[in-house]
Amino acid sequence: MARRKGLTIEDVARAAGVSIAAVSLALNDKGTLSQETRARVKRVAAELDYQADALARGLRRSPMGTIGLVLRPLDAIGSYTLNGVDFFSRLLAAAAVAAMDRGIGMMLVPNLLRSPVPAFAYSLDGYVVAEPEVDDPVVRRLEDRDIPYVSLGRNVARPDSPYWVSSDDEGSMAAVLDHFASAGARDIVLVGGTDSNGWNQDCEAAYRAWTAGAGLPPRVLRAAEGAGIRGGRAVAARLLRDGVPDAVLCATGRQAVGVLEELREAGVSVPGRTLLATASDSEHARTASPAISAVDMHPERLAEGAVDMLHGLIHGTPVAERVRLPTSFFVRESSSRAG
Amino acid sequence: MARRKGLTIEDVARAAGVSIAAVSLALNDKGTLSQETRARVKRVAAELDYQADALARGLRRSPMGTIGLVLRPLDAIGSYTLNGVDFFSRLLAAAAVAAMDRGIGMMLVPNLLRSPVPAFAYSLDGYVVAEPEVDDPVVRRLEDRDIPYVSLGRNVARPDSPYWVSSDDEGSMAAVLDHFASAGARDIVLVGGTDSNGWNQDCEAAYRAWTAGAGLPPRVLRAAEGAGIRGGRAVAARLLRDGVPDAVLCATGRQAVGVLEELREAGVSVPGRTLLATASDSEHARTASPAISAVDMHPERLAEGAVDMLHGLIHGTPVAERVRLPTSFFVRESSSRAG
DNA sequence: GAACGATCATAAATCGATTTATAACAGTAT
DNA sequence: ATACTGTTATAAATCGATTTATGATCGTTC
Repeated sequence: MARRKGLTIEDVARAAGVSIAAVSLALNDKGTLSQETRARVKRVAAELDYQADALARGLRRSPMGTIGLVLRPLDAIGSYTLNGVDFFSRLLAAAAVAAMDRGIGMMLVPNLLRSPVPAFAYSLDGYVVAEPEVDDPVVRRLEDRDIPYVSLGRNVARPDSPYWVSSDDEGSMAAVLDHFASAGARDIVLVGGTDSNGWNQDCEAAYRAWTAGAGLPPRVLRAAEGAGIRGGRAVAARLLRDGVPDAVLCATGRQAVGVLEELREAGVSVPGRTLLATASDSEHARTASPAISAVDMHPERLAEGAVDMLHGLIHGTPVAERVRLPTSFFVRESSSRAG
Repeated sequence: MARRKGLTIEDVARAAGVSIAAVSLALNDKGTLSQETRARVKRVAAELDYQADALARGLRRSPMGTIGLVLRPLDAIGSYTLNGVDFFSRLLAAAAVAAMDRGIGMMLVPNLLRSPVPAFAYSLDGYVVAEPEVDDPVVRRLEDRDIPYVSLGRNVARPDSPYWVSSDDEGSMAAVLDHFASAGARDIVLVGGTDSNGWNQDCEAAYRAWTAGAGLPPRVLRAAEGAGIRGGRAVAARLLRDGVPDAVLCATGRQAVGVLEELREAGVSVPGRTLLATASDSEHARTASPAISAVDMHPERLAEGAVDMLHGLIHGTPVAERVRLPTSFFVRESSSRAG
């Protein structure tokens, strides 16, 4: 690596005719310098366009002005190529933007347990951990290193921690299920994921509560997150054997697409015989034919909420706790009896 | 900030019964240590799960394993809230993922000239600069600091620099214009942006070349990128006065939506009287009614190409130069005469 | 004029690594 | 015993900042 030019504190000190200590104290408004010296140093520094080296500065444990983002579900899948998976790419972009708007940087960091970890990982000011799992080792690692973090999605790794921002999964599920019910569906299947995160847990709990309340029998099937469309097809194949339901609510858009394909190939009409929807909107869902009804969790708002909370935690200012943000349910052709 | 626990090189040295120098040399496979010592130190370090502090290390000018991303068009607009603007959020997410897949971090960095710049900005290993402008001061700043960078979109700030990755704008324009022509359009308007970047330049040049080749008169209007839908409406208002064209090709999806709205309100049928398309696909374009035909520039591929090129530049390995990547044109209702 | 307080600036230690120059040692030749 | 090689480990300088302890200067006061 070529060495960078980099103006150092020494250059400023020389130009201002003071010691490097004076420069540091002046620029950070500390110590007991005279107003005059302080002003002069600041002026000189500004003229030279001096900027303190972030690394040397961080070495003394000043905040780095940068946070990390860990996407646990993608760590689990082992692939970060997000083709057609809207939620995480929207979340990622939104988090970067939210961080930037607050004057801090944001880095996507892969599985903190895989080695080698990216060099920076443990020098960041804090983390947003998306959908941690029960006993999540990444959460443990962050706690070991005393790195502040907030969870995006309920923090099932630390049920007592109040520092999380989540979509209102109960509301989402109720919206979809009410919609199904009002179209006359009685046998409604939930297709969930297998990761032990808050989203899966809360969606299933909400589903069970709703079915119990409606006096309908719950039927839950699961497909691994990583299986994608294939997972949806496998689940649908089982449904074809066990009994075709009136409606299917899939956790992910890709599962929904798989279910759609498998059912249609077997001659089951969607939405004619079976209604279909997904709890997380995606390009897949929107461009499927028929387009699949979906819940938009508004990852942009979630990202902003999480970044705000983390920012507060890092700076020791009071923050909102256990935040649940509303979602939107978009009815599309796959669940419209009229269509 | 509470001080972090952090195992230091000293802890490892003590545990292995050697000096800190020996530890450093062993772990970096440098110097003249015996195989035995080297192995022992490595074993101890692994046992303790030691990881060298990225900052202390960077202080000595080792690569940081992190690159930056600057989105110049958004710097220009002054807002990073990317509502409905697909291209940059997809680019952002894809770049983060591409970087991560190569074991490096990626940070979104705002305008390097605005102060204060994020602390890290000048410590990063390199930059991807999206759509630099003519005489772009950010490019100059990076060069001043000897920070390697590649341009995403032709580097009009440094016409001789071969280090850029761009969409094939000539191909995109030809695809759309041929499509318009085959539907019988003769009076085809181009609506471009006002930023002086490679995309605007190349799109307009391709348009002019194509119209010249086809023996048709060029008609170019412009709307500022920041004006969004409103800018599109303003342009369309002018078209209504000056003469309604057979087809309109807008640079951005938002401009296209604005044109669509204004024309329809004036009673001009789209696609009946006037065909419409945009050179950059977006959610806006897909969900408009009628859906607007659009070019997908595949920001994911562009991001990967740029990250690869930058990675090569940083490590001094040979890289491809002046890369043009193909695009896809999706015909939708807004330009389908049959529909 | 000596002693004392205020006020202001600086020297020097420190953060945790990398890297160079040097030292310690064993083995061989003289 | 001395000198000379290699081989291997370490001491110490360095990166660019922050921060504490110290010191210098000046004006008051007795």
